Amino acid sequence: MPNPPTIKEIARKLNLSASTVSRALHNHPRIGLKTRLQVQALARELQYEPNQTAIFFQQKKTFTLGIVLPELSEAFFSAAISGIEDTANKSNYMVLLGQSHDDATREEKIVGIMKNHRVDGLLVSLAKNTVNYAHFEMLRKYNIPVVFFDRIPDMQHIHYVAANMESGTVQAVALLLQQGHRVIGMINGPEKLIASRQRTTGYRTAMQQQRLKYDATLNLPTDLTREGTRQAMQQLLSHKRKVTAIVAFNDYVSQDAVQYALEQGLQINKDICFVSYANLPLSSYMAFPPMASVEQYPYQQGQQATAILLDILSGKLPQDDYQQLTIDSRLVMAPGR
Amino acid sequence: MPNPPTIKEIARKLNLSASTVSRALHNHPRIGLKTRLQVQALARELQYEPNQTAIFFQQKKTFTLGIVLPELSEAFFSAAISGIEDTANKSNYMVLLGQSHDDATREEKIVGIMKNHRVDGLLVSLAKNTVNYAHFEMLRKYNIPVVFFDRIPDMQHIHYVAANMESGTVQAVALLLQQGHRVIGMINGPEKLIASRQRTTGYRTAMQQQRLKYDATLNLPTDLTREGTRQAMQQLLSHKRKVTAIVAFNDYVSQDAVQYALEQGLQINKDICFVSYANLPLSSYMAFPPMASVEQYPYQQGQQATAILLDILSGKLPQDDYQQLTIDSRLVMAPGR
DNA sequence: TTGTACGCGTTATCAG
DNA sequence: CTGATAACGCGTACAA
Repeated sequence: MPNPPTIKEIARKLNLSASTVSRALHNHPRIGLKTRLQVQALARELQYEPNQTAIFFQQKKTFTLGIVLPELSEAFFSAAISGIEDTANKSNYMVLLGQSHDDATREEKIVGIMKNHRVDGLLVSLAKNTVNYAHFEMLRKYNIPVVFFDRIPDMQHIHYVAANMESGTVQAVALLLQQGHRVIGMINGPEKLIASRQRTTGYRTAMQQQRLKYDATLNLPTDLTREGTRQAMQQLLSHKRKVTAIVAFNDYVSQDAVQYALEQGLQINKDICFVSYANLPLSSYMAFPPMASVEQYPYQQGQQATAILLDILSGKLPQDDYQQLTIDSRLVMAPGR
Repeated sequence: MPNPPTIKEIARKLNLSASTVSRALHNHPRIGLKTRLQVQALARELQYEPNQTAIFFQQKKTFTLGIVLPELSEAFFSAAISGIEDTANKSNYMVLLGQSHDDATREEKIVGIMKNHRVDGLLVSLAKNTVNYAHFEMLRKYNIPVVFFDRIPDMQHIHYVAANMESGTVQAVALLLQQGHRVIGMINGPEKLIASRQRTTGYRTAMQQQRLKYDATLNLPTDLTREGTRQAMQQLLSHKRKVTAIVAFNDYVSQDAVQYALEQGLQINKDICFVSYANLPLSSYMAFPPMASVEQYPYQQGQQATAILLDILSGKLPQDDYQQLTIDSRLVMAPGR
């Protein structure tokens, strides 16, 4: 009998019924003190552990959350998952992982498998090229709640947590203005992304706050490829007004932009300054870290998204009371070198 | 009936027995063609999906692997987990995640929970301060196989995959010698770590291959803290022989060492060269990337460890045929800037 | 070719 | 206070 002991086994050895044992182990009030102690003693002796798979099955609940995200090797997501895990663990939930590697097909498959594994809920950050949301709609039928975070779909009735890029952008541009920059370029993302539009809004707002005119030709949408960045840089550097500072869409874009500037013989932080949005750990090992960076609080996003999901699962929050939570991004200065 | 359809339901609607339906769905050979098609048609129509939790329970198998590792925000581990996931997914296994955050207590708890969740097997990379292995020994009783990777325990009868630091170290030192360096410092780790001893052996070997004398005073063990690194640097820079190159234990150590050198007014790659072992993505955004880096193949380690575990689970490999696999590390040149 | 019966481990309901 | 029984969904040995 290398098989783990069961409740039945204990019952048999004690000439009790399985139900009594079960109750005794749960400290059910109306169980005789001595039977209870007896049972618990034997349980300890046999090193009894309840068979979770049986419980999951019986309770139709697995205490497992499915996490679907693009890439753990992106620092943003590995931070986010820690927030998720920590929050989930506190409520005795475990975490089932699936990386989409930014592939919509793979994402779809993962969601399907997780549904079959009967995860209690899902936390999702979309793959870049996900355009079809059928696999998420489908989950409603199975009563599996989903909370999206960071990369959220363009849908109405969903729960989500995401960073609001506007606040950080306002602060970023304001900082540059305060430092005397007047012609500020922005390498932005695709216009269909909310995050791009928020950056634009932030940019305008900061300018207006200083009663300065917003110049749309300085705010360039790109496809976020390296080539796109280089073209944008070329355009900005040959702008009729002399651009002295640049807000880059993210750290990867920033790196490419910096490199282009260097190739053009510009001196970073002298001829031209960069501000970016944090993806990479903004630490001492970056060659030319942006002078400041807009923090998006991945750990907190993970935490909050999980908290919402857990509230739904515990019934504290009705499924259809859609939580749409926005975390204000914030400008953080680079530590001096 | 928002409840998902079951095999019984299909049976009832078709006036069949549940077992027939079950068999039909599995394409059991001796089921009438037309019943089979009938069943499969209705199953599709009802969007039947087998209840995995029931299957898990019944088969005593969850098709889930538990992953216990210190920190996903370390690039090494996020790469490793991709190897794990990809390999696991190919065999229809899912991945249950637990980060120990380098805390032995937490590691222990995670292992316990995963055992209760009846994971089929475990992939583990130890927390730094794990000294007690009882929670792993315990798993034998439950017949849950464990494969360790990278940070492996000092135990006899275990499966593991780990990088061998010797090969890469030989190559690193050989490179430096070839470039004319004669006095090479090594900032090593605690002597009780296998990985430190392998570095020492590699260093000696490379020297001997060139018929050069190995000078132990150039190979300094440290505790891998920043302060430890700085002390080692101080010692090396004031060595009676002039140190012109340094092999650092890892990228974090390397960063600290470089910083110290800069503070001393040295020029990197001119007065002094660095070679390191890859933790950080060796890309263009490092300020002073080592000129070369010893690659430890995290993705492959994850792959191989998972492959071994799956072989054990499928019975291809006997539990007690202990696989102890070593992946040779290899020197990789830094891309030109 | 199909049906019956059973078991997996646990909890809940109902009875005593 | 405790026991018997059913139920969760599925697969499978045994019957027919």
